[in-house]
Amino acid sequence: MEKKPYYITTAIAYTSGKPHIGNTYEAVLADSIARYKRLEGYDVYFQTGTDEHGQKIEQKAAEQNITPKAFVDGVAGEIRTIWDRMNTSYDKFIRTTDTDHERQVQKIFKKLYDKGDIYKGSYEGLYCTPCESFWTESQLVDGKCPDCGREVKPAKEEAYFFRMSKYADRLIEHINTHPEFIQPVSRKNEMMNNFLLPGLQDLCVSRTSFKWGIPVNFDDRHVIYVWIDALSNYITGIGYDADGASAEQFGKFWPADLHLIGKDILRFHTIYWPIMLMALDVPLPKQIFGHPWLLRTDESGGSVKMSKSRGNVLYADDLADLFGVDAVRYFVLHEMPFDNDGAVSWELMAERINSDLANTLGNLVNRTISMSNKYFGGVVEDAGISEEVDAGLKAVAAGTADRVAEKMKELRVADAITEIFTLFKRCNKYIDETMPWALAKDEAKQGRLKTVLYNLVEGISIGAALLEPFMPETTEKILAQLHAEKRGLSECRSFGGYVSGTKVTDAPEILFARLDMKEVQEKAVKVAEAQKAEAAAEEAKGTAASGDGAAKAGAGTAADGAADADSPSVIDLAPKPEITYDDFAKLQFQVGEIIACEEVKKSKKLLCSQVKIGSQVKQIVSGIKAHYSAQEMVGKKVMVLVNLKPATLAGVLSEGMLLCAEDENGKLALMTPEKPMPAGAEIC
RNA sequence: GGCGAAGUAGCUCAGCUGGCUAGAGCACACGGUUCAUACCCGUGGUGUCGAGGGUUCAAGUCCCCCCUUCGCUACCA
Repeated sequence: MEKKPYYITTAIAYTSGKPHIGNTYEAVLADSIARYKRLEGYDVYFQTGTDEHGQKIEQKAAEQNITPKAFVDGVAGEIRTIWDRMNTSYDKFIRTTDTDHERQVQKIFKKLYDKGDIYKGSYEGLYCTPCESFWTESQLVDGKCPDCGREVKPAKEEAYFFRMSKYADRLIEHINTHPEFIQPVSRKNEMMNNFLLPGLQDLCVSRTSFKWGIPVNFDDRHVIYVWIDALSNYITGIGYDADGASAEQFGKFWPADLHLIGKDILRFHTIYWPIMLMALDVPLPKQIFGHPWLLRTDESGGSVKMSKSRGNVLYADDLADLFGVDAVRYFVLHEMPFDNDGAVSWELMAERINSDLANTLGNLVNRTISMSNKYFGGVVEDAGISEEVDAGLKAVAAGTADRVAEKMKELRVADAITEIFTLFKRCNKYIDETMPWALAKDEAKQGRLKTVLYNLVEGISIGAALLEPFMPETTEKILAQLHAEKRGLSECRSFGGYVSGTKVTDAPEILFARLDMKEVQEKAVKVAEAQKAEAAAEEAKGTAASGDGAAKAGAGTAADGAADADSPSVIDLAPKPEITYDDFAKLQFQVGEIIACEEVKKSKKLLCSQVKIGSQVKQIVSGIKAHYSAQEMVGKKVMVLVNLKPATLAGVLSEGMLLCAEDENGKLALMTPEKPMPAGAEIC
């Protein structure tokens, strides 16, 4: 019988830096599903890879004085090394710099262009620079950017756009009729309510502001922006051809069964990607699962994102060095909730490893083998002397495979693992119920003792076999120690598959050593210090990252989280068009003194200040609540853009703008005169 | 502000269409056991099921309102 195909993908990791354990989690999770599906008899194709274009990478490479290609070769290699170390069994590691991918992306772009779904933007005067967005006349609100309310300007940068709205209704219909399409379901509402139902805007799909990307082959001033480039990997990787000459493999594996991605990029995968496919007349993937994030616990027990400057980034290889690869896999797979963010720390890991892996599992295998050796020279045979107590163990052992299958059907990997460990616990209990050491003292009970040990070895064998998708090395180690044969899922559904009379190893190896919490903590401190030092060194060296919004939004791939770690000492912005002195002279800047300030109740970010400028007082609303309290604002002398057209924000009138500097993390600092100045002094 | 999710044992969470004394894992305490990696087995919670109302013979489970947290989104003049 022909095996049924199963195609699973991860997001491709952005090659701006080394991925942390949260990013690695995605690859491991996908791997466990892929391995399980193989066990179920599917012909699995598991694809992962790297997203390697974009301005951010262009800049990073420039800082290191190497070509972008050399830069991404390095990082992609590093990522692949980590994936390999974690034993991810991918069938293909695609890179967006692969020539066949690049060629197909160009073809796809051209095809969409020829079809009229991509068009060259010609919206003169309607570009909002801060939002990096183009708008149609009808989209404007009071003639201003509907996003931010600012003036829109003539666009110097032409760009290509994707007609999203054309397919919106079809997509809404599809989502409504395929409840399994977006997982978890709570995310479906977010996509519907925030994007689809209010109406989709056309998407900008090319850039001229940087060069490191796939050129538009009929207009080489443009490079193809991340969406079409990165998302296409799912089809180019299995041989899609835009001209209809797709490889056989594509016909076999597409549509994908599962796109496994981080919850942060769900929007791109559940809206833009399906629409792209519709435009290409390609079927949609069956399911998209936006998994939660693995966060870091902080000192107070709360959860925070990882960042190098905090010294709290956890890397898979550091963790694997201390705990071992399977322990790390176990932790991320077992501890991550299905739809909530999970937390990880050195201590939490050590706790789980001690209680689950060392105590429950490791010790079970060890004590069982020891007894076999002690009582029967290592030979395990079923003497056929059963008692009633055996039924409990057998029922759990033979039923575990089905329970695991049930959980895996819903991608509840953590619960599936729990089922397997329930079996191991049952084995431990069985030892207490039967008390082999007591049987050993009774000459007449030798047969019974043999059967008891056989049952134990068989129970462990079944558990070990089922554990393979999650902890492949451990499965191998256990089976090797028991000299048990590999078995398929169906052979896990009946009790008694272990070959009677087999001799187990006489030198049981410790599977997972118990960890000393103090040592773990010391190691954690060391790693944190090394990281902080490294972060400081990089800052001193002036290793800058880009503050470019394009890279931020664009990538949205797994490695993104690592990006906010860097603290550049300089920031480069995309240059705006040159202006004349007359343009400048239109702006009136003055020193303003804040004489009163209060929070705007109905908003999260806004403060409303009364600003004294000369003899008049203006009311100005600013989005700086996260950076300044209302009290500390009072008394400050700040730089004010005075002649800005008044606007209403959150229902409050604002008659100007307080100027701030902003770093790449969005941190704000008010501009204040360096020497005392009277309120109203002109800034020119 | 809009949409959504969640608030259950010290911690992490299960509890579907309402129904017997509200559960699991971890941690902790005590008891048992000794084959084993000071391990395993057993026992132990008076938890106001966020607050307050309501429907019902019966509510953690349905309705209303409030509080808190979180996610997405808008507001960053």
